[in-house]
Amino acid sequence: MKSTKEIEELGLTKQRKVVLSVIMDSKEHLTANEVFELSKGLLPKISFATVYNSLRFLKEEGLISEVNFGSGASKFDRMTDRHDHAICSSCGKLVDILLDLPEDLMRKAAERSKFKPETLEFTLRGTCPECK
Amino acid sequence: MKSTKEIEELGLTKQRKVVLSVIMDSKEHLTANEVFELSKGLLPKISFATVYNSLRFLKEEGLISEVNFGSGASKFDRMTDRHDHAICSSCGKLVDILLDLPEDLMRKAAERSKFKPETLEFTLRGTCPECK
DNA sequence: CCTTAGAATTAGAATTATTCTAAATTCAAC
DNA sequence: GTTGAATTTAGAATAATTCTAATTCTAAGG
Repeated sequence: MKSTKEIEELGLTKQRKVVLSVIMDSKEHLTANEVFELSKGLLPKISFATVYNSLRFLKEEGLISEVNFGSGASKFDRMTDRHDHAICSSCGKLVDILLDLPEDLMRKAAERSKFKPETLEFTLRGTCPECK
Repeated sequence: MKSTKEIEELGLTKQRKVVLSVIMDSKEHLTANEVFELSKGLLPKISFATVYNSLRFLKEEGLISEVNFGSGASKFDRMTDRHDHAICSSCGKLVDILLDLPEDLMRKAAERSKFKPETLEFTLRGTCPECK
């Protein structure tokens, strides 16, 4: 996670600040389209392409993250520390959870894939309380 | 995983059998479009919509799985036992790996999300050998 | 066998998601 | 202030996915 100081040093444009604040202020994971709609509330002249550009930029800078679990549009999420997801196989609801990363699991994953590891995340598939 | 007998009992149509065989025979994860192109080789008159319908059907029956890691089209994979993925944050390459599911992790995930758990999968993000 | 109803397939249109383009604007550095 | 690079804009283009309506297949009942 970047510090406030580091974020300031990026010299974000007005548009990128708006996109970032929309995501930071949201409790939900937002689709690009939802980010666009909410951003327009703050900056009516912002264009769709700028939202996409901003999302890509912010993602590359590590300020937000993109998740997609098959079916439908990507969703964007404020970047917090490492965290995991649960997704409802019935209604598609997506929630954040935090699990401890067991000792060694990342090392094993790196070993088996031959990848240089960055992060390891868990995805639980199941049925959410409303769908149960 | 379904047994051969269970699969036969589904009475798959010719088209669905072709789609399934394309995925089963592929070493790679395929996009819907790739499945369509390969299926046409076996059944030239098959339509795009049928491929999508078949993919949805086969997924619901648990014969194949869909993965998507943000950016681009979903990919379809033969359903094996529970397994995990590593994805290259540089080139997007996706590989299957198998990690042991630590004792308790699924129970904890269910506890924290309040979901009725079905599966828990890991995703390693890192840099693949070619990009290193 | 026939008929028939439901499911599946087809071709293509429609919709949704994402990226690209070219012109205008902004912004920082000289 | 001028210049050049980066960004934004509006809208077009492309890609991904779903829908529609007409046709075909299939399995069950007579």
